[in-house]
Amino acid sequence: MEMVCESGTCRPYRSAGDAGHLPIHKWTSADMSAIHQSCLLKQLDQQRQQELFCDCNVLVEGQIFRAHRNVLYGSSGYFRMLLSQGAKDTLESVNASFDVFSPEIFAIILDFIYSGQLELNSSNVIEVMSAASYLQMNDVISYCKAFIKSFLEISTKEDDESRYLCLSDSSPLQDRRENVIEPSNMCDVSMSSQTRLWDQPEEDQTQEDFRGTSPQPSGLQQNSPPQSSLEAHMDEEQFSSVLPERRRRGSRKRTATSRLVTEDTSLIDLQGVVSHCSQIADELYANIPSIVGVAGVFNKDSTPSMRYKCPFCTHTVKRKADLKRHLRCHTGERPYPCQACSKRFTRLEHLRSHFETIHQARKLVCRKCKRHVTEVTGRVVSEGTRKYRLCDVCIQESGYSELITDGTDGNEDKEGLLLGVEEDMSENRQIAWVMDDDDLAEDSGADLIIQEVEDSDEEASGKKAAEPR
DNA sequence: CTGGGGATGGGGCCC
DNA sequence: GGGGCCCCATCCCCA
Repeated sequence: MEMVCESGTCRPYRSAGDAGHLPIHKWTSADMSAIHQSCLLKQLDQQRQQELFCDCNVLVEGQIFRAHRNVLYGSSGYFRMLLSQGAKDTLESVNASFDVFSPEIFAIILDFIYSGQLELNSSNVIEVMSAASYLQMNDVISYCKAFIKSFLEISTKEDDESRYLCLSDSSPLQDRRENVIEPSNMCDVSMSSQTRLWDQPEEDQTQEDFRGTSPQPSGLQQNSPPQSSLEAHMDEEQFSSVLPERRRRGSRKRTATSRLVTEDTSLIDLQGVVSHCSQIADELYANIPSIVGVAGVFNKDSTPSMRYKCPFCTHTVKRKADLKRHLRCHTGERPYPCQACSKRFTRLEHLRSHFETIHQARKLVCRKCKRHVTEVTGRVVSEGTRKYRLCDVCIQESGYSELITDGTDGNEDKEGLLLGVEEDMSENRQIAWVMDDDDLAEDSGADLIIQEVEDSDEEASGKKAAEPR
């Protein structure tokens, strides 16, 4: 008995139990399941294109899309809710209309629903994700996140470390760059590739980003049977919570990683990638859609309040600039590195606060006894790049005198710190963390060199000086 | 183990 | 729109 897929896309085979014939291929249940589901999906897609048995009309900004309610029901939480309400009447067509995304975006999503392929690029990914968020399609959201993340430098040390280790230990960077999703690439979100992404141990998910999983050829993957979209997707909250948390945990390994970076001769190439990533980030920010109109939010004059909705979460803000700022907590972008310790921050003010607290000992409080000190009664003590104040009493009690950073006996330590000073010295500018106590006392005396980099490399080319207020 | 405090991150909003 | 301030929540270290 010969079994042939009706869609014509699958290889014919013979059943093992067919008398007189030997099986030409050892078929596993996974193969069978994959083939069956693929054929079914193709059949449904063909029916959609021929408008056969379509029982759902979706109106998007005047354009009508015909689809099958069962398919929509199984793919979107929004449609699940919508269709559940009218579930009793199964004979009549269901209509839905949307104004919050464009027909082009919905077409991409509908194509994904019927094919498992998501046509993402850097200019539509935010809108696709917003629409997916609206339609409650977590698998699409997760894929968009991964797509975005693959273009953005995530300044977690674990990520950095693993990436640089990867770069140095095996394949040349160039080879890896070929795996980076190009903006115009069509991305296959067939369930097999999703399975690969999500089935990896958590350690590997962030390290690999999305590079190893895309683009995949469409169609079947024999070793990873497709799942339904609902089975395959990773919970959105789960996904978004993993990365920032890991970023925080990883931040304590910064010093070791900085060494790795400077020793890695492929950094120059990497900066090319990073620069490209930054351009993409800018492009993403530029394409932030004004998907707004949060229900129940009104101005004082009862007019609806227009707010910008984050495509990653449910948060809304009044201003686009605030959304851009908020997006950094999702993208992991940290454009403000501290010169003294390489720790990175999402905001300049956070960097400044960190710098003043950690490296300038601005607080006039004795770290040991917590008493208020003055420039006279307290001295700045330095431990590595970290500075804090101790009152004279605590200094004498604790024997910290050798760590004092003033001109009398802190020279040795200061020389050590000076090793970290970069070429700015030639321009008569000093990085603040080598300034002595007297300079610290004169608030604005120290030039804080704030390095705004395009992305996570520790040796950014462009430098920007800013005066601390 | 727990509570306190410092460091950090994020939101709202003003300039 | 960017910068900055204020406030609050959370994390983490340490006693």
